[in-house]
Amino acid sequence: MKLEEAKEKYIQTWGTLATNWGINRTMAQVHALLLAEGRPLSTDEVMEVLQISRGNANMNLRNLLEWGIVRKELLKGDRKEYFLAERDMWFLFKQLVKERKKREIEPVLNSIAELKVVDEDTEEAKRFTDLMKEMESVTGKVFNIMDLAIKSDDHWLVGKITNLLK
Amino acid sequence: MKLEEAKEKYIQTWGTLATNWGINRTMAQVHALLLAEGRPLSTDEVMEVLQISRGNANMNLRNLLEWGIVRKELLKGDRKEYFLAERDMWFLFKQLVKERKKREIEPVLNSIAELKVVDEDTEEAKRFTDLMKEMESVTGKVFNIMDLAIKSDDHWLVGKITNLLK
DNA sequence: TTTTATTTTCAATAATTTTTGAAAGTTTAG
DNA sequence: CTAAACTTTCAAAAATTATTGAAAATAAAA
Repeated sequence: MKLEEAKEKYIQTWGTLATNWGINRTMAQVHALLLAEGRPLSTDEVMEVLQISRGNANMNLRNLLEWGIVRKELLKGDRKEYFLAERDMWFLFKQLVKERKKREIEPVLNSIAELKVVDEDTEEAKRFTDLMKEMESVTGKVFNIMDLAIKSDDHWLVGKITNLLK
Repeated sequence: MKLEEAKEKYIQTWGTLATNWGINRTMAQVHALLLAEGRPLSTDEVMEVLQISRGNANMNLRNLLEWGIVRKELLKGDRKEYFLAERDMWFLFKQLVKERKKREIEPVLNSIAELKVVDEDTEEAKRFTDLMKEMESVTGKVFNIMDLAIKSDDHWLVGKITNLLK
């Protein structure tokens, strides 16, 4: 396969996969484009290549910055902002874990904390409370593991676990 | 908080959280309802409590069966199908990991496999291929860990990792 | 078999999410 | 300061996804 073909396919595929992932298609395409190009692109270039509006490009670039997987680059002698995707895959992995922990795990822990305090002394109430407690325990462990994965240097944790596999 | 209030809050909260999760709101609510009740419910009961249509209830119950986190229960002397949520939180966790691996990780590995074969001998092509290879390696490791988590008995893996935390 | 109960399908509709594009806002240069 | 370059916002429109409800299909009972 030729490089240009592969890049294009990568951008398209990523956009499609992103939907199974709960991520917006265009955001994934912008990220894939920046990653495939490997050089800082301006909003105009992103708009041009992906054929999207300025508002859309701006919005998704902001979002990628928020996810911490794209950074702003200022080229001297140019007033435009340029954007560059973080190319270190371990870094990318850690950022994704970090964001998903924040968006998917933390809110669950917060809401369970409220729900486990049922003050009724019936068999059914006890079963419900126990369920919430078990859920909290499992979620808490997942939280800790994600936290460790994020905070440990490089891919230490994954290395450790990979060793368990042998 | 009273039990009925907690149940209702749980169902609502779960539905809301599910959207950050890439899961349909009603599906999460149906699951929460079955889990909170802890007894087999018929399609009609689900429709009644959540105020949703028959088609919707049917569709989401099918989906939960596919995810393997709800099972069908047949009550003797009754032609209706009843549905019961799996109450073991470790089992639930493993099923969720299993499905997300299938939906989010496997397709990524498949598409990278196609993309890493760029037959062009330029600096840029090499950078792209290297990127794909690194991506494949990271994703592959994540795949293996998820696989181990799914296949290991009970919460062996999580226990092991939790020990690393101490 | 026919009847009745139950489940599934699916086209139409509704709700939600994403995208557009132009106007407003901001920053830098002169 | 003013003008030009650039970025952000946001209401309206488009696209996508979820829901309804009634008809079709299926399964069990009579």
